[in-house]
Amino acid sequence: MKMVRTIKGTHDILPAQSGDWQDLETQIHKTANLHGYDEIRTPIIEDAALFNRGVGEETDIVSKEMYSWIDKDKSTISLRPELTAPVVRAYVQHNLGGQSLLQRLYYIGPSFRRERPQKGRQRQFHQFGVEAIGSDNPEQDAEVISIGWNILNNFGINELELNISSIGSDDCRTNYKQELINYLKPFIPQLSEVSQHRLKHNPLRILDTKNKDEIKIIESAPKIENFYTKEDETYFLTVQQYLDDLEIPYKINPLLVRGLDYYTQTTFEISSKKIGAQDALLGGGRYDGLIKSLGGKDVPAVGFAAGMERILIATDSRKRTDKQVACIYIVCTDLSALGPLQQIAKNLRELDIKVILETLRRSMKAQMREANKKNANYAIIVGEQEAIDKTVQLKNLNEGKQDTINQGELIAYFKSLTF
RNA sequence: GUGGGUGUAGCUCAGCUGGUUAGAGCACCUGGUUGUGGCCCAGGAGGCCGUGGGUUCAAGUCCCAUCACUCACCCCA
Repeated sequence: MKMVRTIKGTHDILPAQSGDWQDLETQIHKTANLHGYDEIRTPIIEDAALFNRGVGEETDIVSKEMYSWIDKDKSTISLRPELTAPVVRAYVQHNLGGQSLLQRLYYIGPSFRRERPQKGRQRQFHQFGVEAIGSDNPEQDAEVISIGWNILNNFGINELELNISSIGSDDCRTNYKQELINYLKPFIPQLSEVSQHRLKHNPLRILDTKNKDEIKIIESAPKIENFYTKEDETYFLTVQQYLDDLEIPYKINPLLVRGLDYYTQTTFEISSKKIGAQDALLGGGRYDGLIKSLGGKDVPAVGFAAGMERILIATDSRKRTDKQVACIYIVCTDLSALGPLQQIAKNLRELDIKVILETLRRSMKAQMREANKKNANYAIIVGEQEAIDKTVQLKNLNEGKQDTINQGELIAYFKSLTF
């Protein structure tokens, strides 16, 4: 019989790793809450139209990476490739804007994209992110950026680099796009096939090219900052001012172009040099037009998404602060004592003490080895004699000392004890 | 979609120019005398050497195919 295994690009998170995940999740919940953000959870499957309209048909994500299928009722369903569109959908659907002018939301969960897997890239991967929906002021951008920065920083990732840019207002971008196209037209024969296609559909993306010849051409292309309106410029400078106030270091990178259609004004990305080619840990920006385009009111918003697998890769060498929980292993070689020991185990657990009770009926030596392997602080040992006497041998496994205690006195003993 | 690398025990790997019953470390199990862990010692279990075909007296080792994993490109978290 052939073994069934995880499908390409998906991974099990095994017990040896799940503690790291829990730590990261704890850090996310904590930092987001400290900034006044509340969690939102949305379905993993959505109407495909949400992403076609929200993320954009021309993006790689939707045009070639999205898992979609036609359901039994002929509707087209997609596994979500990202969470901003779903969160906005929920905001619009439940009219969250009606409850308060500003919604500060965060999320954690899996996303799906059908790509060739490599280091830091999977077909099922986990993202967390925040979305601040309602404010069009630069302090909101700075707040969102700082949450991302703080989570990564608090989690102990070194060599973080924050790049920021602004792609300006709609007017600015329209003018700039036209100028860029005019500039690039004479170079069309020298452009790659992909870039030629982009020239028609999404010329800004050409700025992000990795092709050496194209990089040279781009170097003397018109710069977007020359097309900012007065307001765009002030806005971007104010975001920078607040980042300075928050003591968050950043680099201005005008070539930072994000591959999703919905961004406006501020865009940003945090990366780490430590993790291979896929070095973006977190990316986001302002998306003032998205809510309206998904059927809501004309509400401004800003947010980011971060890749949890990549963060964990970047923290590989991190020292986990092992919060050793109190643990007792119950060693029993006399079945007649098992009933009373069940009772004792239950009572100890009610004191928030981790209790593991042998269920393999192994030899005493094997059970003691197991207790050691589980890092138990104490072993409660009951053999033939103790079963008769209604006592236990209580062994402190750190010190190696052992005492006889009446079964009836055990709970009181542990109540008075601090681990 | 395109290109490179790698497939030997649960894990990390060794196996020279093809030559007997395929090895190590870690992990696992059992012991080291009366019912007690860690350290140490002894023993044990565990591999159709990714799969299929070919060359050969002989293939883990050479050739071909195939699959899987992995890294990178594109793009993204």
